Amino acid sequence: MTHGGPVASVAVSTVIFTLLPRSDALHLHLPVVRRTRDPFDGAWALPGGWIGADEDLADAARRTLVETTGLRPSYVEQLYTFGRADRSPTGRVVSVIYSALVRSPEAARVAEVHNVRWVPVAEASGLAFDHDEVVAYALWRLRAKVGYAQVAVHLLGETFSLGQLREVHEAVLGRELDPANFRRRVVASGAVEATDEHLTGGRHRPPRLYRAVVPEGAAGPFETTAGPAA
Amino acid sequence: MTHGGPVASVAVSTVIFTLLPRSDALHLHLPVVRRTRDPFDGAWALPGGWIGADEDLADAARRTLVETTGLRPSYVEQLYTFGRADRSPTGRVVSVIYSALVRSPEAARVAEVHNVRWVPVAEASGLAFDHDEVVAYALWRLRAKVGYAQVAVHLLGETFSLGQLREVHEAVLGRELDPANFRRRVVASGAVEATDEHLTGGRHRPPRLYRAVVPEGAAGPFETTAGPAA
DNA sequence: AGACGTAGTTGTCATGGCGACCAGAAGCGA
DNA sequence: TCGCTTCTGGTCGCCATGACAACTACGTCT
Repeated sequence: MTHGGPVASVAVSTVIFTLLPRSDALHLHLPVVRRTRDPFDGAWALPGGWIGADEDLADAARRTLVETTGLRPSYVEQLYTFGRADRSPTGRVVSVIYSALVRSPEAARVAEVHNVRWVPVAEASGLAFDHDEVVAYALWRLRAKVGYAQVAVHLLGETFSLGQLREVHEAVLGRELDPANFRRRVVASGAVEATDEHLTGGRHRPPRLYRAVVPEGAAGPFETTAGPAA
Repeated sequence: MTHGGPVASVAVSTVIFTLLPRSDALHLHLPVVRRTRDPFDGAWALPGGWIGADEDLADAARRTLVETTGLRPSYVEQLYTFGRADRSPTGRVVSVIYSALVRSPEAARVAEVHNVRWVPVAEASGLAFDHDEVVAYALWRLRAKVGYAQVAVHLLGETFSLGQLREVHEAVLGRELDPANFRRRVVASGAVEATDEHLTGGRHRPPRLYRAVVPEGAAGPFETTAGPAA
């Protein structure tokens, strides 16, 4: 009946999305890490690691992210927990998967780190463990969430034009959006507020800059949003 | 860096919803179990237990559910994983929470079990650990999900009238729905298909019986739906 | 048997969100 | 100055949804 006692190792892994320019437009990318030991030695996998003895799960996700890739995400959210008994040949492992977003400038830092590679989401396959499925699920959920929650702002800076925000949505959804309709939808939702600033230096009419509105009483009580990198 | 090794006990707990008549209409209830040891000895808590060494997480949820309440759910879905380091005074515990639905006839079996009590969701408070929050989150998610997925059918039998299905939705959402509009929405969604049968024996016009349509390519790849109780 | 009450079912209409598309505004570069 | 591009606001039509009226079909009551 009652089992009790430590029976499993608990690990966290994170699917991190960011936007990187590719050919003409921005595309969603995620970092993968080359494994340096069994199982799946040499294969690419999601960054992650074991939880510390006195460490919260989300903290462990952030820490392992920094250790393996150097990235500090602007948004972290729990995705799913995997616990199939046969997941790993080296003993019982329960993996808590997190989903995260990083801003593009932060993403550039990874270039210096060895054994880490950015891959476009469309080409992310052949990963270790069941990470292919995990990525597919995280992507599905991000696309769904972008429709009703303002998660996209975590891929941008403090202020942004609605054109930039639209670019982000287009990259996440993988299709183009009508600028006029997008503007109406976003403004009406109250998720952004206009500033008095305009973005100058562009080649055409300078767009007004907007700022994200704090969500207030959000949906799920357990979403964790990290502050910007210190 | 690498910690490794078993550092945590992994438990599962389940929020189970069912419909029970209360005063005039159906109301959402959930079972709580009286704890018989520390921590929180004597307090009411969600049913759960430790995972087995070779047991999948969802299987552990079903097993502990049977052991503590005798219930076999018709629908099981992973909800969230809690892992705050200070959750339990007796050592590091990571709790994977599941959400489940049971049909009303099955729910009646619990009456025979000691130390288990049905409480209306509106009165579920003062539970052990952080279970109050867990229940609130599960309820929020069930209400959200009933809007876009046909989870409500898992609270009914093989066939049902649209009036019965509407009652379920009303009980979950806590408000009345227009019968005509509800019918159109559900039929148009393709989530149910009409049978040739009609429900006789009622006091009024016999309603047509419907059957739930299998969801086919569902949303999340990791939703687990249990078969009906054997 | 016939009237009546109630839930099931169909129909109508107004509203609002959203996509397609048009048009003016505003800056830069040639 | 002209032309190009993007920003920004406007119009139109479609469709989903909610409010509500009306009809149907059965059990029940007299």
